[in-house]
Amino acid sequence: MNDIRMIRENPEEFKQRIEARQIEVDVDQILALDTQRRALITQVEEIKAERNAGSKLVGKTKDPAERQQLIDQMAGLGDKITALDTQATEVDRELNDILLGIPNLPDADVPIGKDETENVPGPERGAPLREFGFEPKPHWDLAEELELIDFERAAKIAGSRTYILRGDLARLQRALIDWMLDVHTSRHGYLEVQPPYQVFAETLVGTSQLPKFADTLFHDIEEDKWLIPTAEVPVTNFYREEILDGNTLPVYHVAATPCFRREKVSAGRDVRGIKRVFQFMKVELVKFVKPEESADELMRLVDEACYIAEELGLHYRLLDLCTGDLGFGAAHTYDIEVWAPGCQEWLEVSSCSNMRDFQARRANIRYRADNGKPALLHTLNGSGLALPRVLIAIMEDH
RNA sequence: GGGGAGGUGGCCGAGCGGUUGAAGGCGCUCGCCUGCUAAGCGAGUGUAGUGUGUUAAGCACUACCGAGGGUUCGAAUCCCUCCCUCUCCGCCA
Repeated sequence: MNDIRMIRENPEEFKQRIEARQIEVDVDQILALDTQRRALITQVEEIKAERNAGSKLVGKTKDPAERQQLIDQMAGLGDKITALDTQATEVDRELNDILLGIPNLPDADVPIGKDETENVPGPERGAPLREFGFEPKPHWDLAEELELIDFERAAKIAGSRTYILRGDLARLQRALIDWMLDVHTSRHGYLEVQPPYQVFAETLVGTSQLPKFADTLFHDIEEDKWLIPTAEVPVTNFYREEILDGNTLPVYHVAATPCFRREKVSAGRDVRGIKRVFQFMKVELVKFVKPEESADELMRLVDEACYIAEELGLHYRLLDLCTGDLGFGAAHTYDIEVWAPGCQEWLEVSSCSNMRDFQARRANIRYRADNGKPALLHTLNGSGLALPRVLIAIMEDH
């Protein structure tokens, strides 16, 4: 969520920066609601002060007649308060709903662009492109021939966009997860965590999947629990409503979890293979840092994720996402894409983002700043890496 | 799933309708004292919102004693609903 004070004080700047995302924001409406909200609060608080003072006096007054007179004087105050409170709550909710639906402000150094075609790719890195003396096969053909993935039986038991990893491929995934966790814990200083895979709606609001992207999530209506689309969701929310000791920052967490995604919006896209599926494993990196350090921490996060691609001998590149393609909560994002020679495309295996205080404000995650006061911290997250796509690249390459 | 206990400030723990944002203790911060440390003495020590200040300090007010409703002039205290923790029984990987 964006800071209402920043919007109030610099509405033009806010409008200009947010609209670099190719969206329209009605700043005037926000300002009007904000003004209205504050007026109502001021008004109702005055009456509350009056009531509090009056009630105190009643408590002190011993004479029954005098007492009753005071009570009579305050008749109707309660109703006024209730009415104004209700109005204030409504306006507040309306404003809040609007703010929850507005994405984060892009950083000043994010390339301006309309959509994914204007992302800025960095140089190709890692292992050199492989020379094949033949046409490399896409992984769905390879895996079927080698009996490493069983799509048919998966479809029988669980429908489309599901898969069964078999034998060496299942083993490879397990080994990769283990190794990635080891690298991030021992080489990069992360603490390994195993979070719940099903969470409250509130938790998803904190990281900004809700309220806007409910249609991409699996939801158990009976228990009102949601399956996580990424470990970012539970892990970032660990410290919700907390004030962390500034000395404990930065906090680094790494988690390997399944990720559940409905992929409704992508219906019909990438239906073959395991590139876009309803459930997949991902090793996720999450950082909680002081605001002044988040820009540097983003670059370090990118390096940490790249290290995995590098060590695996993959051919990869970095993509600086433009304003039009930036994720909802991100202020700046670098994607890591690995080359898959079989399906002949770049596969996104990681998306490393600085969320700045966007999630921290939603989830109320703070730290005790040097001046002794609580302040919002910054959160970052990135995959390190997403398993199925890494498997694709390795399979098609080797 | 059934029964019992309980959720109060950084922590422990009182309060059970009125000047209680909350006794007392611990912790922490600052000062005094002191070979050092400990002890002792004094003062201070929640979060957020609104208003007013130069978007500072400060000041005033409002809200917050698990969450949300209700009763009342007034609720941490009474009533209802929900959530969570502990515990006993049942079931179970």
